[in-house]
Amino acid sequence: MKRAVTLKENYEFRRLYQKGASAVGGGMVLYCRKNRLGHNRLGVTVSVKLGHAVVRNRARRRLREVYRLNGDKLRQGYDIILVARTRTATAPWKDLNSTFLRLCRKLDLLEGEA
RNA sequence: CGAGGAAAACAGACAGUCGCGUGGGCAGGCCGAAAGGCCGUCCAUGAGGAAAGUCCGGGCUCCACAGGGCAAGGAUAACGGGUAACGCCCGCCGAAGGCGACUUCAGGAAAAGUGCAACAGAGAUAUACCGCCUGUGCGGCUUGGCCGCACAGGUAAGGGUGGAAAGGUGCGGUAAGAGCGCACCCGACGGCUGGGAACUGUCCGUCGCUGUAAACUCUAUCCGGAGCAACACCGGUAUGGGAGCAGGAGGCAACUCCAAGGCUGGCCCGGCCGCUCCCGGGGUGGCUUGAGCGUGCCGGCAACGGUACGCCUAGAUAGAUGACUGUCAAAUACAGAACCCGGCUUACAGUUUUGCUCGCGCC
Repeated sequence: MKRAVTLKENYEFRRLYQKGASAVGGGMVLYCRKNRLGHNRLGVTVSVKLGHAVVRNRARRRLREVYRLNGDKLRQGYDIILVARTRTATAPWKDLNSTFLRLCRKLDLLEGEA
């Protein structure tokens, strides 16, 4: 993955919330849906309910990082949305990483696994 | 050494591996006719003391306006200075607190007018309830006087109420009393002294006035409105978002279930396109060199000013600083620029420095 291709428009987010598959795990929620673009797109949602700007920034950066480090393991051609929860900013990094992989496996997003 | 109070600085550092924004470089790669774009790589740089709250003061932009005045509304309130300006800062005065260093302050006017002051209390700019005193009348008695009652008058010393009773204490004075007189004290005003001024005082004179303006009000000074989503340009381009476009079945109905414009397609996803209504966008500039920062010297008690030299220090646009490992005793606080400055307010773990006050000990 070179530069991260991101979802920006509000309608794209709403389409995923309504029609995409989802999985919930400690510290995050993952939505995904095929997009037929041949590559993946990432959207990150951090609600103001999580806290002030510093907390929100930290949650968003950690979710982007976990996607960046594991992006090459994923099947291509999906839109993915990560939604932050309160624990996203405070949970240990290893827990966050394993949670992301577990959610991807649940939604059959990992490359090379059936 | 202990306790206290003031001012200032910092806001994890270093190393390594991945990763991001911005700017610049490259006989580099790909695309393109070109302008250029994308990628790679290297270098530089990349959040705060409050970036926060959006409470004041400005710059900048547009709108209104000939100039000026009046009214309304709002803000401020000792004095002197600083500043682009301020409701900010410094100095100083006054008041309150502290042994002290020092801290705190909604600090103009109640001789313009209106209002309010509950309850208590006899009376709240004004009063005679009790008491005290004088006189007259009547009565009594232990009869040169005393006591009781009634009436007329004097009295704010005493009692009681209250936040406050109209200066306080003492002496004189008086029928009893009263600033009525005197001494000291307190307060207000005027003079004089000192000070640049607010103000001040072992001085002089006059006076003794209820509180409340965070009640209306009056006085003095200041204030046109909206904000970078401002505004300017690119061009009349590119073309976005939302809802509807289909009905059928069950049921009296509310409602429930299935299905839901056209094309591609076996189906899902995805893509493209048409009609009606509604809502509106895109790109670039503004955007960081500025009442700038650092150091030295000069002036000033200080805020600050002057001068010389040096420095360039984020400009994103769904929004860049993150992850992991190691070392340091620990670093886990409050918290993220969004046009830019000067302040105020609020939040805050921990560390360091400077000078100061009080107490104890030693020389």
